[in-house]
Amino acid sequence: MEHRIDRIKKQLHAQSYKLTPQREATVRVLLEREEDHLSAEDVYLLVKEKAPEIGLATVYRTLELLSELKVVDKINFGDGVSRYDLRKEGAAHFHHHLVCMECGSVEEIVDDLLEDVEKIVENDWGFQVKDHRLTFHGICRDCQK
Amino acid sequence: MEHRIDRIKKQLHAQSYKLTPQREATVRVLLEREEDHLSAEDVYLLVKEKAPEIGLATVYRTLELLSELKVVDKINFGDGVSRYDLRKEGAAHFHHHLVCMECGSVEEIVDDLLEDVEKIVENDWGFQVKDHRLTFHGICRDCQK
DNA sequence: CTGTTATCGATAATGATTATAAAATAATAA
DNA sequence: TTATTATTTTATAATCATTATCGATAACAG
Ligand SMILES: [Mn+2]
Ligand SMILES: [Mn+2]
Ligand SMILES: [Zn+2]
Ligand SMILES: [Zn+2]
Repeated sequence: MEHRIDRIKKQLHAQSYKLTPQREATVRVLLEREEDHLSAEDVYLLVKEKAPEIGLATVYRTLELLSELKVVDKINFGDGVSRYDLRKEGAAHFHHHLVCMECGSVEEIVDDLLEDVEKIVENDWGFQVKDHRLTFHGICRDCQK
Repeated sequence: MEHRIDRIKKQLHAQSYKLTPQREATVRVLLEREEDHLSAEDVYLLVKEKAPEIGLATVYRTLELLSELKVVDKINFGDGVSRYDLRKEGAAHFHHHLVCMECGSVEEIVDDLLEDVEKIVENDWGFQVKDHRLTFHGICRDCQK
């Protein structure tokens, strides 16, 4: 945990941003809830428990900043809100999601799986792939009974 | 064109909805601009040229209805608005997108490409895939110079 | 025709996100 | 240290996409 916070601190400093107490509290929440997919409001409420004086706008600004630094990815599952997802430690590409249409659960796939597909896209479409977003919609193991 | 409108009309009737003049005008706009990825506002302005009396709420309601019927897919490229994308004639799965980070252009890939990946997801994760959303972010052919 | 239901258009309400302005904090210079 | 400047924060207002409401109108059934 402290290790990852240190790395994020360095990433901020590299762009001459500071790791303020508010920013650190926000990052800690994201690390503690790494498996989840929190909205800005979710993050705000959780950060408030550690740092009750924080404002919602600061959380939005911090999440935006972390997005720019590629510390988090901003994603959208089609409900009205953006969600913020920590990049896996050292991952080159964004991970994938399995969204259950029955119970709404979201599972993560860290394996790349798209290497072959990306080669096809680069060769046949001449498109230079930098990143991807892949979500499967279907029925999770539990909901299949 | 008329053929596809007929098919959509039948899909509506199958759920006992009617193809009102407003709905037809909206569908015509979507068919005429099939390559594009129009927002509700975009659709509204275009429909207004054919049927100036239409209201914005009706366009939203119609797009929502067409989403339910799987005639269009509602997608989100991360700018603040939802966009509506006609399903390809007879396509089982949603098509993919190549978004250029340089010029913002959006290219479509109709080929499935994910058959192998979906097999892996079904076998290794026990997740029954019903549909997918795949977007590549990168540099398009033109912007590579 | 007459009552019922579906749909529409105008507009108000909602809710997420962003912009603004004043205060607080941190960095820097004298 | 003290003054000055730049950055960040908080509270709050503004924005903007989308949804809800409601009275009017059209389609429909009996
Ligand atoms: Mn995730
Ligand atoms: Mn498309
Ligand atoms: Zn499930
Ligand atoms: Zn381009």
